[in-house]
Amino acid sequence: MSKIVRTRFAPSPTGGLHLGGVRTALFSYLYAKQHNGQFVLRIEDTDQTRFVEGAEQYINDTLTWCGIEPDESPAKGGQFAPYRQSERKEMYMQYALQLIKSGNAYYAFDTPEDLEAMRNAHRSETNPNPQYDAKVRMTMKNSLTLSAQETTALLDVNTRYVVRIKMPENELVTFTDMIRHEVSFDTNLLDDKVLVKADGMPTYHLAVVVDDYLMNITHAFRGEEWLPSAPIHILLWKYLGWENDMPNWAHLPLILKPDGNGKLSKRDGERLGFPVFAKKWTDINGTARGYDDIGFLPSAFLNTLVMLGWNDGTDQEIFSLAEMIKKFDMGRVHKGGAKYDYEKAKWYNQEWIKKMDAAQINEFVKPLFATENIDIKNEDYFLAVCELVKERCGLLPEFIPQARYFFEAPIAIDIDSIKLKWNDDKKNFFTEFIASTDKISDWSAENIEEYFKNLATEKNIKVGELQLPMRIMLVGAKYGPTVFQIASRIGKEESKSRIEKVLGILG
RNA sequence: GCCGUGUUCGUCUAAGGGUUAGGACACCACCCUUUCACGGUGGUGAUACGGGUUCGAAUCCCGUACAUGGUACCA
Repeated sequence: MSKIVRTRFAPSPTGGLHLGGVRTALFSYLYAKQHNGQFVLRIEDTDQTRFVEGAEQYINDTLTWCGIEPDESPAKGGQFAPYRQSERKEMYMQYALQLIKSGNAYYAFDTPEDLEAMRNAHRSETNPNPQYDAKVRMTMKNSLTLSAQETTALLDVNTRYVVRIKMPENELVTFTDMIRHEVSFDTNLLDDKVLVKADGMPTYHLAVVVDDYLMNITHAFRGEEWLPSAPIHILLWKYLGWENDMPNWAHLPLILKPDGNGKLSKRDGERLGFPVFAKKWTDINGTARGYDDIGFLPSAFLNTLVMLGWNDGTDQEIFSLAEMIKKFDMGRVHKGGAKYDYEKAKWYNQEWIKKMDAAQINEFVKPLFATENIDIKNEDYFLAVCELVKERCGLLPEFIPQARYFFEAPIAIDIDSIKLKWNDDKKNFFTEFIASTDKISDWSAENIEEYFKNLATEKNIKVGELQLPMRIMLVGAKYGPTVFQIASRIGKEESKSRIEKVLGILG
């Protein structure tokens, strides 16, 4: 009896997919999967003037990177194909006609100049944005003011027209939102929105209703910016006679700029120093960085997004995609917008890096090493190194400095850090240390440490005094895991060689 | 302007009439470590304001302020 849950993500291919868009996709995906339903990707390309080459591919790539693949999409196909609205153009007109026939829509022949004139005539201090509504529609050039013959005549000679919804007067449109509960609007305040544009394309308003119906969508989630136009959609569902099939709505809270106010936008990323796009986006205006290329794990990116406006009621903050599917609850999604916090996002990334084992991180880190031309000797060694340094990495590229010295001797040596306290005793210590390493049969961290400490005691030097020089010799700088672990990893000969080299520099 | 939606530490949030208003990020201090992280302990820090309702309000109601979205032949 209950229908199969079908959600859709319906972006416009106008550029990179922004944080908010991905979150909408994520919530739609989670809801569908939680109910063993289907998640559909539909491309809303009804505005041909805003079409951007490559944007659709980018959307696919983003969902793939995030691991939230649609069950049906333009690329994948499906039983409700096509999934690109431009390819569904012919399907919309019949519904527009149906609306005209039932008296809920009409032809309008007004030119842009006519509209401008109307707005100028009505514009005032208290009405800065005059609408095409019940108050003025009878003064305009449309099938309501023209006779049937006149209308037909205009249509016959291919006069440019649009189809507008005839907004009823004195009605209260009420609907239930999964997040906001009951919401209502007074139709007297709504205008006669265009349903079909002069180029024959439907506007979002018509297309979203027709497609959600035709594609059996049961739950429609979108950003809060759509809330004010929801009554138009509700009315359309009713006028088209599909009221019983109307999806459940949820208008998601907005993701806001971390500083000032307002919706997060592309510009903000550049200004505030963090990406707003999931993946790197390049167009004629240049390249905008994405979470993928600054070194985020998809799991961390998703985790960041899901916590923006939702929580499971406990203190848990780290959720895998599988856990999100299990625990997500639209009823617990916040009503208010959330300011985006990049610092917190980085924290999620670090948590995920720590959580994942080396074998899992491997696939993300390895390409980075390839780009740096760092020769990964062998897989096991590489994995062991990743495991050793991962807790020091908040962003994937940090693996490069944190792990590089395990593969090649450091070029830059921070001599200044040890120079001041350098003396003959230390020099003798290290000289003897490298000369006697044969006494350490098994070159393990424990054995090296034991021998190193014994030798220090023998020489009457504090072990601590020697660890920093040792670190500088092996790493070149003041960071990394325990020196003995590093020495053990890079091997006896390499350790000796690095110590020797710095001894030479110190003289 | 009008309409919609919102408002708990700087930020993300918990608390659905009774809690010393909890957690996390960030920040500060200390501990661990003679590196850098991780980890641990502690600290600073919030119910926008004003009225109600109630024995009792962050929580319910009204008003104000502020924020945010919409007000296109864009989505």
